[in-house]
Amino acid sequence: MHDDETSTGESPTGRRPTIYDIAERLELSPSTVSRALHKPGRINATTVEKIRAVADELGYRVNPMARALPTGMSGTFAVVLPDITNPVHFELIRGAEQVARSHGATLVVSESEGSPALERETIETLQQSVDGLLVVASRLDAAQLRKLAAIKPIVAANHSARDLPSVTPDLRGGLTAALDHLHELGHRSVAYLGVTGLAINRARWDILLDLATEGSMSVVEIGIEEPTVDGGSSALRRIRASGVTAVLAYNDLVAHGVLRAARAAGIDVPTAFSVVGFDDIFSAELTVPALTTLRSPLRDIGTKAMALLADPGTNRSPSHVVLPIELVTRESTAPPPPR
Amino acid sequence: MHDDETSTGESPTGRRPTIYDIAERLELSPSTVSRALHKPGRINATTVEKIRAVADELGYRVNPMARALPTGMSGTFAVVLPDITNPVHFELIRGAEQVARSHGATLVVSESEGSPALERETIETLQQSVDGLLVVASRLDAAQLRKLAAIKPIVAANHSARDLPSVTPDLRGGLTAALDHLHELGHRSVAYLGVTGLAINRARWDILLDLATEGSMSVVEIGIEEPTVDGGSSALRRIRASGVTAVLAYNDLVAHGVLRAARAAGIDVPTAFSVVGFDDIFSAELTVPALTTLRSPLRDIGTKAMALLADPGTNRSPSHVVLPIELVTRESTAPPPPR
DNA sequence: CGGCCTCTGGCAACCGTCTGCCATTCGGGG
DNA sequence: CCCCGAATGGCAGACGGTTGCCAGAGGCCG
Repeated sequence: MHDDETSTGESPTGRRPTIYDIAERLELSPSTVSRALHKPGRINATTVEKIRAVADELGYRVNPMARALPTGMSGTFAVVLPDITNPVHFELIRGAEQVARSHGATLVVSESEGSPALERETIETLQQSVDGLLVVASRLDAAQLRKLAAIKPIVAANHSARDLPSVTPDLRGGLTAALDHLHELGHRSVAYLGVTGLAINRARWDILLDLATEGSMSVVEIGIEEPTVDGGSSALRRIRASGVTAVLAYNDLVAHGVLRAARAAGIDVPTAFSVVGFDDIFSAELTVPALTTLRSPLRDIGTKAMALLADPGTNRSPSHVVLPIELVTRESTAPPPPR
Repeated sequence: MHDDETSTGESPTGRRPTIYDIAERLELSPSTVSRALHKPGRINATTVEKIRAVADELGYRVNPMARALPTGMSGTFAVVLPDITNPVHFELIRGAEQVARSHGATLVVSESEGSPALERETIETLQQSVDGLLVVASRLDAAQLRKLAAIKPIVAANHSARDLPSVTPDLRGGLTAALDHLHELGHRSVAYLGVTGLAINRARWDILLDLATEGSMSVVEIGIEEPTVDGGSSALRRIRASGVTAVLAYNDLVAHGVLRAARAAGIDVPTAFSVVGFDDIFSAELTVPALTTLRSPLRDIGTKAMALLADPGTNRSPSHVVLPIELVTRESTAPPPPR
């Protein structure tokens, strides 16, 4: 059994080396080591060189906890979202993670399970150990978020909050594109499948109401309980009863549900009615028919939001970044049946 | 503008209260406050009561960083995985997150992008601020992991590692069920769509080789680059050329890719050949045909693995938990074409 | 009534790093 | 040759909690 030491040799003990170990070895003071490692220019170049060498040899890593105490900076950011497994959030998290990493920071992910109380509790706890929070699709109202943001910076992602910096998709633009697309195909009445009681949902519905009164498209809302596949399936009867020729779903999961229920009932989409999804999750192109959907720039939302959080932010006033939504036309939309 | 203070009133300043603030208010020493909050029984009950009250009033939260310094316990666990956006990992993360939360701990999620070097770097950095690591589908070899585990506990999830506690699905059982299912349908030759150069992949292939020599099923491997939809699509030509009547995909994404490519080429599945996926991600039942797949107990893997990490672990020897895999039969498998 | 144990609470050191301020050295300009 | 400033390094206190040890107050027992 030979000595399989790696390049960054580590101490035999389980204890990680500290700046004291380095200082002792070089007969320097810990403060010098600290500065050598993090204050470029402050310490003589050759000394820095030696310190670096020993640090490498010992496999030294700064202890983020110990550093966080005096500086108040932990090098950690948190993402708080209602549902981790929602595919919508995948890309957002990944975008955020990559930006965080590029800033040398780590990412904490926490789920609030859609409960406002738990969300608040989570945020308050996390604030102690984090430099900033990314709050996705918050269930908290603007006033509460604003108060929480007094402690540590908060950026709202995928939902707008008046006094907070936010990164949101251009709902109005997206919905306009969807409605235009349907109108061109010949549709004149659309049902919106919304999740009752969600703030984001209200925003969308308001925009749709706006657009409907402006244009020549009639719009009705069909409320569902949960933004899930099953939620979508449950709406089929009401869709058929409403007499609309097209459906705009709260998200792709819901649209999937509609597709599934229709298929089970022997109803052909898009012959009988058209379906437009929302988000363009990866499975949208895999269904039959492939889903026409509004592609939310989720990855970019994560990226921009984290950038807002991690960068000092030159301007003081909360910035509201709005990212474009793109209509992806696939097979689930077609002209309405003749009547 | 009225004073909209919440129940847990917070200090007007942005600074969070400390045990010193509580102590001062009650003319006690900080140590008493510390003990009152975390050492049940140590401090007089009525005193504890008063301290609790003030703590609530001030909205006190313990600072995990400060606590971590003397104790070495941060109340944080990390999950390190190659690809955050892989849907396979999300249920696992969620399971882990829930267990962590139930232990009052937070979860850090970090992506290694499939690079062994980056994975190692990530683990070493994280070890400074974490009580333990959950390493998912590691690209590191057993020896390296063992060494890293000397610093902070590591549990291997979804892949086995000799000297480390691990939680893995029962590959052999699952693959046997899949092969039996295909055999019953009449298939005698199967292609395995594996990702070349992945340790987990080797394990599966070895088992398949075993099973093939035992039974009356011939097996060939078709290598793909990436475990993605596109990776699966790219294999269609080779599948056709190989003459097999059934395909076992590395995961559901790959299976989706095969389905998509077949559909694009006008080839009907399962008439022309059968497809079996792996993992049962949520979209597996949404495709046409709906995917027959081996359901990995991902949620449970996350749960058990985190439990192993968070609980003291009564027994010293590394425990290896093996969870059953279930075959979910849908529409993508059928008898082979007559010949 | 004295000794001892239990119950409570305080003191102070420590965890690892950062940083304001001071001390020393050295070089250059006047 | 003196003065001053730049360069470099050290001292010590601070960050917020934890904990070993000690001390005073009672209560109990013999």
